[in-house]
Amino acid sequence: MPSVTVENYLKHLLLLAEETDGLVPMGALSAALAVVPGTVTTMVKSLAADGLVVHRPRQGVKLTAAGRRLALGVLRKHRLVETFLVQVLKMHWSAVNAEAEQLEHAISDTVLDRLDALLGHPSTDPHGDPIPSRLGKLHSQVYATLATCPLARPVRLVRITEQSAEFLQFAEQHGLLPGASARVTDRNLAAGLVTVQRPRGRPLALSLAAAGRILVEPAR
Amino acid sequence: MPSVTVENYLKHLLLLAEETDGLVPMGALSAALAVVPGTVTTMVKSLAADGLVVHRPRQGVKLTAAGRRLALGVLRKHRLVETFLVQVLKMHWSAVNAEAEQLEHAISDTVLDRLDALLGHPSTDPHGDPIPSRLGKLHSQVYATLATCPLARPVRLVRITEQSAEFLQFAEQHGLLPGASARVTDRNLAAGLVTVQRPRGRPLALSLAAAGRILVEPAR
DNA sequence: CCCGCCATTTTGAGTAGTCAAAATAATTTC
DNA sequence: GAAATTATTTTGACTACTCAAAATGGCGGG
Ligand SMILES: [Mn+2]
Ligand SMILES: [Mn+2]
Ligand SMILES: [Mn+2]
Ligand SMILES: [Mn+2]
Repeated sequence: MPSVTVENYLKHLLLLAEETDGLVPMGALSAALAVVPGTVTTMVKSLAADGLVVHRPRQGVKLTAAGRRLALGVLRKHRLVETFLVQVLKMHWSAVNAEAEQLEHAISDTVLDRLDALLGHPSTDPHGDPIPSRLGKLHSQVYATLATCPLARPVRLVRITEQSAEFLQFAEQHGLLPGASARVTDRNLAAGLVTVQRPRGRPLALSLAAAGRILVEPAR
Repeated sequence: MPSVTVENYLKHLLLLAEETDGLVPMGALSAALAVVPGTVTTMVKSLAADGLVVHRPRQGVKLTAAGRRLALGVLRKHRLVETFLVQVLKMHWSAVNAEAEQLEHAISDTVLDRLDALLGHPSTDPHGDPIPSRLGKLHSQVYATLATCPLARPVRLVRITEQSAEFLQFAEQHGLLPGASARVTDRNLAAGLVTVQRPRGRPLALSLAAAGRILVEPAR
């Protein structure tokens, strides 16, 4: 059975692959795992020896089919646990990522199935992140973000791709939750600033970086 | 924060202390943890250096106050998780020990408190094992067992102190659950056999060892 | 074409936990 | 009161991970 360390390497690799498509640079993985680059090189070589990743020296890493399968399993656990923590235990959505980071390695497949059933087989977690199916299918659509969507048009928030508790608390404070509707009234590339209008709310200023973490679809 | 290994050493030490009172022999710990005796000696010395246990060479180990505090925390997690798995996820009581063995190390105190509240602050787990309080109080009464209780008198089962899935399945099969009532009709020390009568059931033969794992109190 | 910068890899070393097998104590047994 | 048996400890070695710091390689600018 893969160790906690291996599971974390694979899961982060899967997450990074979503935004990096192609090879994930060693530095990115090193940053995501909060480990020095030399450690990543060593570990990646050993993962490659186990057939879980492909390593192109000086270029990057990517998951093999086997590695991806494992990673999807861990991600499924992570997101179902988050959903459970919010829906059943009524925890705040800004706290559950940290908890799930541990629990994802301790939950058996049997427990996971029960949890899944209890929650009614949800397709997304509290942040709008898609939950991989039991068979390892990941429904990850490409969405616009508050940084890229058309101006003035009403949009519905579908997903917040940013785990930090501070950001999530800030977002909730201003009603920026999955399902909420909004409208980008102004976007100033030079200043790196986006202005968002919420129904019955003051205009809200966001950095371009922050806006890029909020995925949206056209409303209605 | 203590590692998973340390938590397991301490928890098992606490459990063994209940039956061994005084010093727990190294061999007992070694058997409980499924680790070679030399490993236990090494680890115990390092636990002793951290002030979590007292080691009397060639005699045994026992928890210090600090070690006991930690162990009680782990045990509380274990038993609350078991209760959750049975009551909320409807798992079988014979399967939950193994699951809790992992989860006890991954659950934070915040999640534990929520779980505790959700379950209505239970005082015992599905096996009748007492759940340590948040402050580390363990309500562990001394009970008679089917191997020691008076003959012919009706008793109520309060606790099954045996984790093995096979035993628990067998017990349930014959209605030997916490809360059930029964009567010991015969006890043959020579043959090491106990005969138990359940209301509306055939007489059931148990080994003395098995009977000793079933704790009872006088009915009514 | 060469220089320097930056990412990556190597090297050397350390921690935590484990086992196998030999050495040592403590208890029984005779 | 030895000798034999059994429990415990020591020793030496190994795996999995990690870091610090030095070496290396690939570019991009000149
Ligand atoms: Mn994790
Ligand atoms: Mn999430
Ligand atoms: Mn455990
Ligand atoms: Mn129990």
